Amino acid sequence: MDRLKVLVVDDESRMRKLVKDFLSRSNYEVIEAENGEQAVDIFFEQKDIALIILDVMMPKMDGWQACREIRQYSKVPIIMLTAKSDEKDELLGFELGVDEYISKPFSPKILVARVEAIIRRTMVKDEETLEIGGILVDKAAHQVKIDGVNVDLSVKEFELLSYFIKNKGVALSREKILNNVWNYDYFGDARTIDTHVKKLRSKMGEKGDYIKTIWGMGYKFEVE
Amino acid sequence: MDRLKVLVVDDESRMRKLVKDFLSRSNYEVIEAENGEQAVDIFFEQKDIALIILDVMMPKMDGWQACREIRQYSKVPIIMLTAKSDEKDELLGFELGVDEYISKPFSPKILVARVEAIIRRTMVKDEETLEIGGILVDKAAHQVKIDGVNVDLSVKEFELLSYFIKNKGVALSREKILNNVWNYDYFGDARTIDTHVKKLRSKMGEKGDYIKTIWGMGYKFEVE
DNA sequence: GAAACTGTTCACAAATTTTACATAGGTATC
DNA sequence: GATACCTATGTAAAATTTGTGAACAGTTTC
Repeated sequence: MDRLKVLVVDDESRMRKLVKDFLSRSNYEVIEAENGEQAVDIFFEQKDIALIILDVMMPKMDGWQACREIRQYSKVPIIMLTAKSDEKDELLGFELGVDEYISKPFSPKILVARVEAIIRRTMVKDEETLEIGGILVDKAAHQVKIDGVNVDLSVKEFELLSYFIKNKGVALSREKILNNVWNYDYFGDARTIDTHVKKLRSKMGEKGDYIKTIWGMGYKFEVE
Repeated sequence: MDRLKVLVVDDESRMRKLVKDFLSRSNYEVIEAENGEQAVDIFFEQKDIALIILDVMMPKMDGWQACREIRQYSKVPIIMLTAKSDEKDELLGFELGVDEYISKPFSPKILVARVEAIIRRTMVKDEETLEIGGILVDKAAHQVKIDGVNVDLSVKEFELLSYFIKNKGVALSREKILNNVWNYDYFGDARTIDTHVKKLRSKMGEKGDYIKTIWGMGYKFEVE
């Protein structure tokens, strides 16, 4: 896999360099920003930033505001650097959806450890690879394994299965499926889904039963 | 709105008191239990507990087991208090459907902040799952559980039950039911409802009695 | 250019749900 | 307790939805 990108935001270049050194050594790609405004801009330009380390005190736009703006559109993990461990700050942070606090001064090793822990935690949820009930969906490789055996799926089948698994346990109407797996302006017949479901089920063998029909409503993926 | 009820479960009364003090100040009504067994009993008696704070280590029935038993019947948010942040515990918790972890010792303020955050979060979803008297209607999954057991309902049955529960305690005329569960331009016989009620009652077993007939008027859903 | 593969649509059988109806059983009113 | 209504229930028809195989056009592969 490619190196993961971490956005480090601090107005002190010395601090950025310190963090960058340690993270680079752990094989992260570090991108720097020197204030909140720049951070927000970069974040939305890059689109594949895995984690943000955000200083609270900064000119132009402080860490809280930057966090607020990013949280409106993204669930990217955010680590806040606070000058001292202030309970009030921490409480504010919870509301804003901060994942972790580290108070200055900190040990770079601990910073790296926490970054790794968070990345590990979120990677699982990140649906780069989905796994459930012996079904492994590797989005990067565009490949599906069932009980360790490769199963060849077409693009549509792959996307449909991914969508099912991402929404496991949720009843999905055909309309909803069309809007998400097909394009929003798709013009065709909703029954097309049935055909793809049929193929998926047959290719998935006995695990095909995980795709359940909800009569009069749509489909649902559920392991059991 | 009434004050929301929080059930605090811990064998140390000192700990319960601490939590209670802070939550009361934030306008929650706190109910105490000193072990898992008591917690489960109280939870099912009260029926309108908004959140549970559950200690892991307790006599009689530990937090995990209590969580397991409650989860069979309810999706009430659960916060676990763990002695130390143990990753293994946390993974077990995820499977059981724990919403949040707080490791002892903790700051009471942070506890309150997390409680508020979870309440806020679940309030939004709250319209998607209805729960009453051991009947759990999960609109997202389009699924009904009675006493923890799945009950298969057809779409109409599902909608009818949802409508009943949403209007629990209210007498509903057949006309009103038709207008809400069926389309406004429905042309058929109002007696159709009787048939669906019949099926619902039979599928719901003894809880079918919650659907009461109001002679000459219609039906009413009421738990008792 | 033939063969193989994809994504779609269609038609029809199969499955399931919804509705109608007939009859039996209850309930209120006088 | 007789009467008029209203509701419960079983049966079966009607309507709707889904599963499936086949066909078709567009692409890619060899």
